[in-house]
Amino acid sequence: MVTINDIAKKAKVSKSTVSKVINNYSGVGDDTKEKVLKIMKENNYWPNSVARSLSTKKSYTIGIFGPQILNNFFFREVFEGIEAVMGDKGYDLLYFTNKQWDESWVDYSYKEKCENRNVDGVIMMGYGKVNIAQFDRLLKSDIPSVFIDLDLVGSNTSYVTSDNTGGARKAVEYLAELGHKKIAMIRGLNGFKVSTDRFVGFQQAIKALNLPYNSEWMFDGDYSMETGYQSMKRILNLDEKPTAVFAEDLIAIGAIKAIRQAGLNVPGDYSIIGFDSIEIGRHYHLTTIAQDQIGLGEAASKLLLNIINKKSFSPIILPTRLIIGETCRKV
Amino acid sequence: MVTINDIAKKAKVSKSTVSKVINNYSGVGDDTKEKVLKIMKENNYWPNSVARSLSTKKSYTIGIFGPQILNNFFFREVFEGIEAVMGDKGYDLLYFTNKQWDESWVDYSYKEKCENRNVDGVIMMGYGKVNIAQFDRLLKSDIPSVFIDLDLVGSNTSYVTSDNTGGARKAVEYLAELGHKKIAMIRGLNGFKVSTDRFVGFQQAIKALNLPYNSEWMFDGDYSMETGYQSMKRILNLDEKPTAVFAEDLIAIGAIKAIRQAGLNVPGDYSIIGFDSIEIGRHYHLTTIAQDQIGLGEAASKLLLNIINKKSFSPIILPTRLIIGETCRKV
DNA sequence: CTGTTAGCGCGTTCAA
DNA sequence: TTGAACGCGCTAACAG
Repeated sequence: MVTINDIAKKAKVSKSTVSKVINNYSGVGDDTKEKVLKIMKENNYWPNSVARSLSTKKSYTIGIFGPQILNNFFFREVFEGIEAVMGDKGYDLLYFTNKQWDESWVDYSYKEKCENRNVDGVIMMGYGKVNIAQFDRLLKSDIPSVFIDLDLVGSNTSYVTSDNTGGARKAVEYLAELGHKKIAMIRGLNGFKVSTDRFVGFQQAIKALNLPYNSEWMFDGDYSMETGYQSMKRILNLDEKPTAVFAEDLIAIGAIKAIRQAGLNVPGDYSIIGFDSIEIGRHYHLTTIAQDQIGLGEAASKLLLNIINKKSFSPIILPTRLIIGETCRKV
Repeated sequence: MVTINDIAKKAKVSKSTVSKVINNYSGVGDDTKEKVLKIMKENNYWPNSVARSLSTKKSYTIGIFGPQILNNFFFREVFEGIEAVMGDKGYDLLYFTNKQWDESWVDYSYKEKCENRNVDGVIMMGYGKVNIAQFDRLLKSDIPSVFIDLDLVGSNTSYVTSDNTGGARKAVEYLAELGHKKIAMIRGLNGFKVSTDRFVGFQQAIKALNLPYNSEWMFDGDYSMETGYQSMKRILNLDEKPTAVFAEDLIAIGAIKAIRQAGLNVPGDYSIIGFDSIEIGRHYHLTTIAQDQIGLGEAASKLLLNIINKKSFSPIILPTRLIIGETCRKV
């Protein structure tokens, strides 16, 4: 590896002069500057980020934490947005693997992991309310952090999320427009802000539109097709059945499977509306409330950059929009 | 941030003693060791990886390069396998964003990026033959590297891939068993090893089984539904039509769409067999040749660790297997 | 068994 | 305009 010393030697200047050239500081003669640049180029020299980070405390690295980032369709797209914005600004992404947390002698935590790697900031995704206590030290530290879909704020912390409440209202309103009155909802994990918000929006709309609310039509589970499948099977056995179901995309697809397996069809017998707009949903022509996943990643990145650069910042709520597919019908 | 000096001061020992404790070296008295450990724990101390990396040249970081890693269903699962193995061994993953490559003064390349970040090794995925020239300096360097689906080898380089040739043969053999004789193939990108290998396997099987080969039944494009859709539309217009189509999953799905749009059905009118077994394919009950994506990631990781640890290593070819869905029928 | 010293590659005073 | 000296946090000889 060619270092700043090699360059200094070859250019017959001191390394601090080379450093000034690297950082484009003033106070270097034009001719020496040119000479140094030439040598750097000839030797394919690039200053070592690690050493640089050690002395400047700035690494041009953004940490990413998340227990389910990669095996999740949703976050895959969020990641795409992060990569675009951060890459553009010259940052690389450090994905923290979920290795053993409790090392021998220390209560090792997010904060320490970030300090350990000198990341300039961190994006947290895939966490729910149950995890909040774990973030205590991180939030109290001066490490810039942005949460996705978890409303945590602090002097160096903010969050981005979609307008889940409004989106859920939109779903119910659309079903109501089509003439549906009896609407079921299958929720994802309870401890997650997105689920709660959507449930709130659902109830708001039910009340505002004077639709019947029946606790038998409310289900929860996790964010999986299985949850949708099992819940729908129970719906199919109810005495008083709903005519429409609102659920997150993956869950909605599970519900569709249960309906078809029972010899019924969508939207003939049941109207189904999703939430998320993950790619798989499009293969089912799912009517859904779309979030802007890539936009979430981009917004989180820009927000984090603002925190890092000491600019003003506040939480960002992205709008949702209705995508009409083929799984809802007029009744 | 609490440093080794803070600990040394509080424990009233020198920092080299602390260092020895950290690294669990021998030559430290039991009582001092215990005292130091206690202080470390009390202060939530964890040695800074960046500083450590600077002096040891070992960062416990694996670099990941790939132009299309995240916006690709296939590599998402490979990444999962990498995360599992590397996380288990205490490595974090540095995802290099694709920012501007040609900086002002240097022909900045993979090798320099790796040196720059002191990564212990690098996994390259999503590259084709067209990119090989770019890897020249990386291959000549002493940076351990493993390629996925690109057969590059060297003193510190190896690769993993699936048995694409054998898998393609398997696909043709299965179709032949079902009585198909006229088999079309729609290939993904030409410059990629996987496509070439599968084409070779396809031709081998055609020849071995004495099936007709018709250049009108051969198509190529990119790895997209659109390619499958357009190619299939052309197939539907041929005078002499095949009865079965072999194509990578996403392409196969596009072909299915074209068939259905023409008012025909699968497998009634055409049998379709895929390759990859991406999650979306399962929603179409696609018969396909499955690769083990997570296994690819795991194998790449283990291989890379072997190179890093100076153990013996050689390329790994993972087997494929036939998954029978509902898109092929006897004729 | 413990501490002193030097050095990893770079940025940053502060003199010259 | 330039360079010597020091420090970032840590490891690695080497003495004591």
